[in-house]
Amino acid sequence: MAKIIKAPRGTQDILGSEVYQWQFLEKLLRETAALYGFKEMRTPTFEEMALFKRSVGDTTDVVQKEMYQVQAEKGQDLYGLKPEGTAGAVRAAIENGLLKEALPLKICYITPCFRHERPQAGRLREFHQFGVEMFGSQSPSADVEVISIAKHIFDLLGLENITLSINSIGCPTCRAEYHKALKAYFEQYRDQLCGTCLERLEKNPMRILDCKSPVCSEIAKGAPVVLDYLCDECKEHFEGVKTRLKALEIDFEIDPNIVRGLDYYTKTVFEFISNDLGAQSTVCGGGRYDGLVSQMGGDQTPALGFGMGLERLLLVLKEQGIEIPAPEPCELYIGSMGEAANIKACSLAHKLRTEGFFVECDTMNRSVKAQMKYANKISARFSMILGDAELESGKATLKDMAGGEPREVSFETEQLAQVLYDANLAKMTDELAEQMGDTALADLMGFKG
RNA sequence: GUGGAUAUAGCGUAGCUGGUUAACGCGCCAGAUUGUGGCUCUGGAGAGCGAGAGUUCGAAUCUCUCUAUCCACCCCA
Repeated sequence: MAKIIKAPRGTQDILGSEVYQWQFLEKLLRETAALYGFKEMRTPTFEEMALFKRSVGDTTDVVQKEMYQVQAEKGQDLYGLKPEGTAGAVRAAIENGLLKEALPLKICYITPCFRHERPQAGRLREFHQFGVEMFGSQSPSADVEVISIAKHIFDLLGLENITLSINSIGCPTCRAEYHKALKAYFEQYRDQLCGTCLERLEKNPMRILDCKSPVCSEIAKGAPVVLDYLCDECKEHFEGVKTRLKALEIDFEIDPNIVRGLDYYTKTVFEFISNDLGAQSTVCGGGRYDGLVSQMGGDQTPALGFGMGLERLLLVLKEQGIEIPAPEPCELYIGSMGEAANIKACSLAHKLRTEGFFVECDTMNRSVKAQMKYANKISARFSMILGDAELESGKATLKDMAGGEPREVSFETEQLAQVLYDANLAKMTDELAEQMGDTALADLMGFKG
């Protein structure tokens, strides 16, 4: 036996037993975004490294130590597998002239992302992000529109205990002031800070606020707060965001310690956090990046967006016991005995499938008993066995696997199709009744009649 | 990159202080009167115990190395 090759570390096979959850989620995501006018965009899985260096940031951990780099041919520029979705989206928007059209431009995407990190609960090397990006508006109403999409999605899924934290990290001018103040503050504790924080002190003092080490976080408590250093414009913008969030009745808390690790963020930054997730508790994170488009070579265009981790979302759903409806099982299993009957069964199945029914027939050459067992295992709604007798009479016994009365049917396609159709109708009515309650359904029927 | 835990059939587990053909549940296959599932019963296939080395008369059980997985740091969705 040849050695079995395993999936790369930190990657996952999404199998039949769970793909339907992904499909359900992806559909809900796209449809919800569409309600807000966000159109899906698909961009390449890999881009030039330079793109990520310029957008995400040359000094960020993500670019510096977590990227998968690929070299197609010797001497060519390096490519990188996308570690997040914004960079590619911004590039595509500029390259295709989308920002010259009527603004705002609203786009969304579902994409795999790659980061070479140590895998952990809620953290994979290949993971999937749903993201939205909105270009052209500097109004706080854009911030709130984007935030409300995420909130809307959580509500639709029935998730609880997802808290929204927001902060403003200001524009480049007020942030410069803040950096100065922060640096001055932390300088006093130079000898107590951890090694990484000492580096941060030079490169990006804001990151010290995020440090989990007990000493640093204790020191950070007394540090100056960004919000006190915002310029008038940024302050006003932040106020605008807050009042609008309140108007939409979206609960939030202000967390001055939210510092996104991607360089492009400005002004509003936010996170949706779930405590059902373990250490990686952010389900959705995003913010404004007013400088990014011009930095990437486009016209100065304010913009913002968020990324949402799909596997984390699925984890929270699971943790909260929220079940995604499983797909409908097979409607009819057509068993057969003997060559002639098998051929008939196959052609019958084929015809019914072209009519849109989910039908299965025997392809394993098994005994009738085994075929019935199989029909039961796949939760087929009806089953029917074809043999010489049936071929001769043109009739077969249609068995209701759930225990209803078996009945004799001609296996002409139309008749079978009619039976399956009726069964579906009956089932839908039942489900509707269950959903609405008997009285409501009675009312509806009464109203119709 | 750092730390801790774990690693036994397809899946989930048992295997006490080392001792004959590694056990159980689920799943899979086949039977319980001939062409019909679900419940029950019976039988069967399937791992040589993550990989490699060592200690020992003898190791899934002890030691070492490696690898992988999980969790945490870090980072972030």
